[in-house]
Amino acid sequence: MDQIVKDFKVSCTNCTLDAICLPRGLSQQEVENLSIEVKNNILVQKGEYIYRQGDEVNMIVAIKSGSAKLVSNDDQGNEHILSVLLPGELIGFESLFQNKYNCSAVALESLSFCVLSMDKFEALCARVPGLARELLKHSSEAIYESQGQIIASKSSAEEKVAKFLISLSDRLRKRGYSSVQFNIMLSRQEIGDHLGLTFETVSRTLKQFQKDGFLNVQRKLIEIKDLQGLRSIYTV
Amino acid sequence: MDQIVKDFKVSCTNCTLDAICLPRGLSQQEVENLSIEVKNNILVQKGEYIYRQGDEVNMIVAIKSGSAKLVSNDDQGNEHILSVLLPGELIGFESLFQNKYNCSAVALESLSFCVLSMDKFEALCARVPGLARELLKHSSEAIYESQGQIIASKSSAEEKVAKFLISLSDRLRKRGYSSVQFNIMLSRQEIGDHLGLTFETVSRTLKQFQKDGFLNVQRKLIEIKDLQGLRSIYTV
DNA sequence: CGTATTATTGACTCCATTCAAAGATAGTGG
DNA sequence: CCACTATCTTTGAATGGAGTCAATAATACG
Repeated sequence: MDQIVKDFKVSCTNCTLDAICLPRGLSQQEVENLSIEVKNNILVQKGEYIYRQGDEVNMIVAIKSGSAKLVSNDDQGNEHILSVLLPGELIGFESLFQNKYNCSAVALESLSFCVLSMDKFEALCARVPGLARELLKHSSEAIYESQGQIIASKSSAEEKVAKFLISLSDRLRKRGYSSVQFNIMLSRQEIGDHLGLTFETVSRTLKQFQKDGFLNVQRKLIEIKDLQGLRSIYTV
Repeated sequence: MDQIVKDFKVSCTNCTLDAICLPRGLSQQEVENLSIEVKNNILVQKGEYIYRQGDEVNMIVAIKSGSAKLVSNDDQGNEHILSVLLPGELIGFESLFQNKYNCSAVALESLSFCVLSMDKFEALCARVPGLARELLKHSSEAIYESQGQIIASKSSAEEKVAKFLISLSDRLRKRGYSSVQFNIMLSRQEIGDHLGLTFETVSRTLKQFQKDGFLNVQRKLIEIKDLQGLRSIYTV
């Protein structure tokens, strides 16, 4: 039994996130070649860093399980949460144009991740012709997400919180989790740091949504009772 | 004489933007191979589109001269100006992960641009090994810029306007233009659409900066009189 | 020159922040 | 197991900064 577990190597070729993560869009042969270079299933605990702002850029990371936050700390002591990361999402290429990471990736709970080392990148591109194209697509998707956040930053507190919850709900559904009941792994303060609101405003807005019958909120546990209603907050 | 002008083909190999644009980081041989596939110096007038939101994604564009805006129009009729584009800047990869452009690129003045067609991309990557790497870096830089905007969106009107002016000033300097006197090719409304402010607030803030002795403002003409002072608005 | 667009300026309003205090929860050690 | 503490969350009241509405001024353009 132990032997069987031991022999079962976690790898990109048998990963259930293949439709979301880096293998997406690659041929089976390409995934196999990629898989050889990817280091899988590295474990960290809540609060631990995957990489730190200022570290040398040496890898692209894929979240395998659990969730993380991508944060930038400014010199005034504010924490800006640039994104909340779910399984299958890639990070690291926000920093590829320079040699130091410009933000930190921090586990929000027990988490495992996979690593593609950058020093093998150029060589690997030769063996996996689609790799560069797919990485560009992932990078492009990250730009698109950022642009969505810029646009969202111009809306009201209610719209921000509603969009945040629905975006989370959608992304959880895509990964096979419940889209109507989930734990937000962020504190009110962190939600505020993500949306550009104070934690008091986040608390009040969630309370209001509960009063309106859109949600049940019990601290970190969110139950979406009226997805349509919630969506209507930011739709015309 | 006409013959000489005619023979002088605009190309990446003799472009003065080689330290900023796509050739950056490529070997001379690579630039030559790239240059064959790049269509140079396409002209458009103020207000004309380089590409439109919804168009099929078929090219990556480099601004050659003049300036442009990257805009996303939402269903409520608001125009979100995602970025102001200067010579040497690349656009198009914000949309690479899908087949339709998710925003429009519009000339703010008479403008010329160069095009790398996407259908030649994969083949070109073989002949220009560094191309994928450099495109990823440019894409990464776009993510970084977006993240900067997300962080800036949480600051006050004064900080937003000051950051915007200094960022513009810095980027103009890098391209050999004056960093202390320049024309903003955007109306007050457009500056507001970019920064998430109303045009009245933009007007008032510029006025205030003039009172404080940081700027001289004559409609679109900006003269920065105290760069340090202006910078101190958002520095501790 | 006249008209349309863009920019300025003022007065008022409102939403989110700030300040403050109390309540709930998780974690620790006796 | 309970008490104790630190942390997180809720809630209230007051403040302030940017938005809104409105009127005027300046500029561009045909």
